Amino acid sequence: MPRASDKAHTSLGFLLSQVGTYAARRFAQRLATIELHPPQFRVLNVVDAIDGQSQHAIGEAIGAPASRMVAIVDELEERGLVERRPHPSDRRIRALYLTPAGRRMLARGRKIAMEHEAELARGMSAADRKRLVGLLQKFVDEQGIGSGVHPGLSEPDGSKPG
Amino acid sequence: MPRASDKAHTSLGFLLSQVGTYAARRFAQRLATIELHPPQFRVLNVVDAIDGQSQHAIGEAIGAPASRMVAIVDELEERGLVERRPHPSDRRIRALYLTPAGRRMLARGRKIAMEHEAELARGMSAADRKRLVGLLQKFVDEQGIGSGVHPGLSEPDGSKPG
DNA sequence: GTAAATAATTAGCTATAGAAATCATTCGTA
DNA sequence: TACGAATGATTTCTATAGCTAATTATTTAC
Repeated sequence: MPRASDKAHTSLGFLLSQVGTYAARRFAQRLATIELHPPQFRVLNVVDAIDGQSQHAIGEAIGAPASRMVAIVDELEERGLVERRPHPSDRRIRALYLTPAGRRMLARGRKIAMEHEAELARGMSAADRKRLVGLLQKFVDEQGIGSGVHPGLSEPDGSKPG
Repeated sequence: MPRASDKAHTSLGFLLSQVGTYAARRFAQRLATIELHPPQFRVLNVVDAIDGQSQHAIGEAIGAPASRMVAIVDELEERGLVERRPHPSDRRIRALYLTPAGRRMLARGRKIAMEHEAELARGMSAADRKRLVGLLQKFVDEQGIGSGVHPGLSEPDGSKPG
């Protein structure tokens, strides 16, 4: 019973998709232990970085449409991790703030991210890790997957050529 | 309006997820020009490699559960790209074969995969490309994302730590 | 010859995403 | 200052994609 993945894939596209999907999935699994979805974790991070921002701004930062933000923030708020407060000068805006519980949850998430990071670097020399990061960063620059774009929201499909 | 992606991410996890998702998405976009979904393309490839196989076997090869296979093959068959034939000795099995049209479609898909590959390698020296592929392959080995596992089907979410 | 396993299929459920419509509010500008 | 355009949050609707479980037919094991 042959598998597509049995071929020695020298294909960059295949490897990147395969490895990237794996990394994303592992991280989501890990985050699930504290009942956090990756988008929720991202929201906590962004709110922590600058609080008092509108949902819209945060959605832009993490690449989620405003309509998605509602449900994400709803749950975070229900769990007492963030607060929606009225914006002092613009009554349309729901400014988001971390609660103390939110800050604690974020800290736990970051610990998990570090563990994840360690797992991914497992068996890799520091030099190789650095090389890999460098190459990936160059790739990001070259392909223009930088700030303005948010390429990592959902795959249309876990596609791996070849 | 700061973006999560504005930080200089030295995080391997973030980079891998980001880049992998980008690669997968781009490839899906390209394939869409010939109205093929990545799983369909994978099926064509596997059927081409060994024809007469059961849907189940092919599903294993590409990491799709049997129930998913039905719809995938349904469409390929409706479009005249593959044929379901009775297996000579096992009447439970629907053996799959490429039609001439299927072979032509596969060729077009492979051309697209090559273009995709070229795009990803754009601006990268041959040496860097080789280095990157080598590092990713080592990663795959080390993390055990090889044959038996099929990690790249669907992300629970496009997760990117940090 | 009966029970367990296997192949294909169907049905039901969940999660995600995105588009569009709605409502309130603010901003630009004449 | 009034009016139209733009913006923020929300709701609703649609589509997709995947999984699990149940179903049916057939084969294999004992």
